[in-house]
Amino acid sequence: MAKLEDIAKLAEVSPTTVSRVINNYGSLSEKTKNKVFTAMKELNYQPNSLARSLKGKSSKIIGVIFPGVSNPFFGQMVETIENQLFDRGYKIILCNAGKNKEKERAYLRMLIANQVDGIIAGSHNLEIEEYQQVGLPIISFDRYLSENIPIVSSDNFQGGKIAAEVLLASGSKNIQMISGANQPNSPTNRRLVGFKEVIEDNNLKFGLTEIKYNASPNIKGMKIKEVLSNNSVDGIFCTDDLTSLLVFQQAHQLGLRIPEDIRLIGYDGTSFIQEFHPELATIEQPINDIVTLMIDLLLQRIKDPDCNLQQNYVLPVKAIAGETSRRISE
Amino acid sequence: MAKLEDIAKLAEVSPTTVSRVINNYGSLSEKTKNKVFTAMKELNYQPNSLARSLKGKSSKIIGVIFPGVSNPFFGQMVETIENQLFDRGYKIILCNAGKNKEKERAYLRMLIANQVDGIIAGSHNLEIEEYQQVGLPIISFDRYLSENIPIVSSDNFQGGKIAAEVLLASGSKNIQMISGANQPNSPTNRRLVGFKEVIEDNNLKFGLTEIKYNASPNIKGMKIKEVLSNNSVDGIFCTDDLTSLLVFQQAHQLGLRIPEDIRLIGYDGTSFIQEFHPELATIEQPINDIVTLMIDLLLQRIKDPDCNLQQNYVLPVKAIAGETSRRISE
DNA sequence: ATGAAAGCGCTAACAA
DNA sequence: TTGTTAGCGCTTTCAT
Repeated sequence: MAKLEDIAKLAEVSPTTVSRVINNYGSLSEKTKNKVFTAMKELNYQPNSLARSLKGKSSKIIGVIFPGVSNPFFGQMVETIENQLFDRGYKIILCNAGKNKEKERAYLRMLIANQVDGIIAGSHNLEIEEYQQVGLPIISFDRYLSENIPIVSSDNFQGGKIAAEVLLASGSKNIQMISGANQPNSPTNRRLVGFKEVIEDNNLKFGLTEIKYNASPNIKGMKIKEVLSNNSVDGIFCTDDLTSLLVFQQAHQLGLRIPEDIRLIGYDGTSFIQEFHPELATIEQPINDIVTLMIDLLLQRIKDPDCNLQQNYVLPVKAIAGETSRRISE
Repeated sequence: MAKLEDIAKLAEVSPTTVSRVINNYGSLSEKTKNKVFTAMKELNYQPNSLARSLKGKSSKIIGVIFPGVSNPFFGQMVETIENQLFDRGYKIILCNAGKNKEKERAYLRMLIANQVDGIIAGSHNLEIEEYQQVGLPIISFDRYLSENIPIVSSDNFQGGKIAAEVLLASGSKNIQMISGANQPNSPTNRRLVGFKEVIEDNNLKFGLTEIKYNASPNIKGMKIKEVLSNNSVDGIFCTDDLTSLLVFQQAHQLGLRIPEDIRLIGYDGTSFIQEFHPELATIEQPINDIVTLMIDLLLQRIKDPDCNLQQNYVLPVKAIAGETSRRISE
C-alpha cells in the first residue's frame, strides 16, 4: 500500500506538499499539483484514514446502534441513516444490540475506542448512567437515554389518537390495543395515552394486551389468538405493523373477517408494508424526516459539543388508509 | 479522553508496561498488573483503536457491501454477519451500495482508506477489474466478482430443481417462472437451469418472465398481472419471496385462488417470511451457514492472504412446505 | 520484570 | 510557493 511519502518521492516534492494537495489547503502551483496528482494515480494511492484521524482530524465515522436490521422497520431506518450519512461524507459502524445489555455496553466501549464522531442510538437496553458517561455526541431515536441526549421521535401521542379515531370511524365499539411491553420513560408510551384519550372521550373502554417486544412470532400468535377469541372484539390497534400482520393472519385462521368482523390498524408504515401489504391500515412514521433531523442534530453537536439542543423533537405522523380499517355499512 | 501515558503516570510505570498489561504480553508481576488495572479503572480508560491499528495491528473492521438492509433478506443476512463477526471480535462498516456503481466504487476506496481487514460483498454493480485491484481479502455472496474471489452461495441449481419438482407434484402443468433480470455470470442463473431441466425432463414447457431486480413493487405488480391474466397459468416459481408475495396479492385481486387455481413457490426463506407468511412455500437458503462459511473463509484469507481457496462454495437448500404449493385433489 | 526510544502515516505549526 | 520538524497514541525492538 503506497503511502504519502512514496507519492512525495515520486513527485519530487515534500510530504507536506502532498498533504496540501490531498487536503486542498494552502497555496500550490498548478504544476506541483499536477505532478502530485499524477503520482497518486500512478501508485493508486489512498490516504490512510486511521493516520489522519490519529492526527486530530475526525474519523468521519458514526456508530449506529439498533436492535437489528432484519426487522423491516429498523432495516429501513438504518438504510436511510446510512444513505444520508454517506451523502454527508460519513460512514457508519453498525451495531446490532439485540436485546443484550452486555453487547450494547461492549458496543459503546468499542465505538469510543474507534473514535467515532458520534452515535445514533435506537436501542434501549442500558441504564442511563452508561450513556451519560460516553462523552460523545449522541442522538436517540424514540427512547429516553439520559438528560441532555436529545430524543427524536414521531408524534406518538397524536399517532395513538389518530389510530383510535380511525377505529371509531370504522364503526368499532369493542376495541383492543396490543402493544409491546411498556418501557419506562419511553416516548412510545404516549401512543397509549393518546389512544386512551380518544377512546374515553367517546365514552368507550378498551382492553390492553401487552406482548413483549422480543417474544417470538409463535408466542405472539398465541396471545393474539387469545385476544381474538376471548372477546367480541371488533377493532384492534397494534403498536407495530408486524404484530398487525400477525393479527391479520390469526383472524383469518379463526374465520374472522377483516374488515367485516374486525377492523385493524397498525403502526410504523414502512415502505415494505406500504408496498407489500397495502391492505393494512397504519400510522406512518416519517422515517426520512426523522433520520434527517437526527443527523442534523448530531452533526450540530459534533461541530459544537456544547450547542444547546432540546430534549425532545417530535415529528408528525400520517394515517395510511387501508382495507383493514374500512367502515362496513350496516 | 485518557491515554496510555496517563495510565502510566498514575500507575507509576512506563508506557511500555501499560501496553504489556493491555495486551497481556511479556512478563509482568502481579503487583504492577494490579496497579495498572486500578489506574485504568480510575480513568475509565479505553485504548485508542486507531493508534493501535496504525502501529501495524489490524483494525478488526470488516467492510460489508450489500444493496441495502430494508429488504428482509439482506437485512437478515447483514444482521447475521454482524452478529457472528461481533463474536469473533470484529466490527463492520455497513455499505448500502444500492444499484449505484459510483457509490460502490466510492465504498471500495473508503474501505481501503479505513484499513479494513477484509470485505464481504453481496452487491454487484461493478466491473471485475475494480474488485481485482482492491488488494484486500474479499468474499462474495452469490455473485461472480473476479477470479480468485471466492463465491459462497446456496445451491441455486438444486433450488431450481426442487422448486420445479414441488410445482409438478402439486399438479401444475402450465408453469411460469418469474425471475430478476439475468446477471451475466451470476450463480443465481443456475436456478433457471435447474428449474428448466426438471420441467423439460417431464416433457413440459414453461414461460419465463424477467423483472428487473430494482423495479418498484408497482411495476412488478403490473408485470405480474400480465403474467397471471395472459395465460392459463397454474404454477409459478418466483426467484425471491417478495415477488412471490406480490403474486399472491395480485392473484387475489384477480379472483384467482391459491392453491386451488395456481400453485406458488418462492425463494429465500428468510425467517421473516417463515414467521409472517408461513403460507408461502419457498426454497430456504441456509443464511446462517452461508454467513459462517463466508466469515471462516474471510478470516482464513486475512490470516494468510495467499491461502488457497476454491472459487465456489455451494451450500444445500431446503424446501419449505406451504399452503401455496399444496396439491389440490381433483 | 521493566524501561527508553523509534516509528506507524499523516497533519500543521513554523521556517525559508 | 514549498520544506522541515514535531507529534497524534500506541506497539515493539532492544537494553537493562
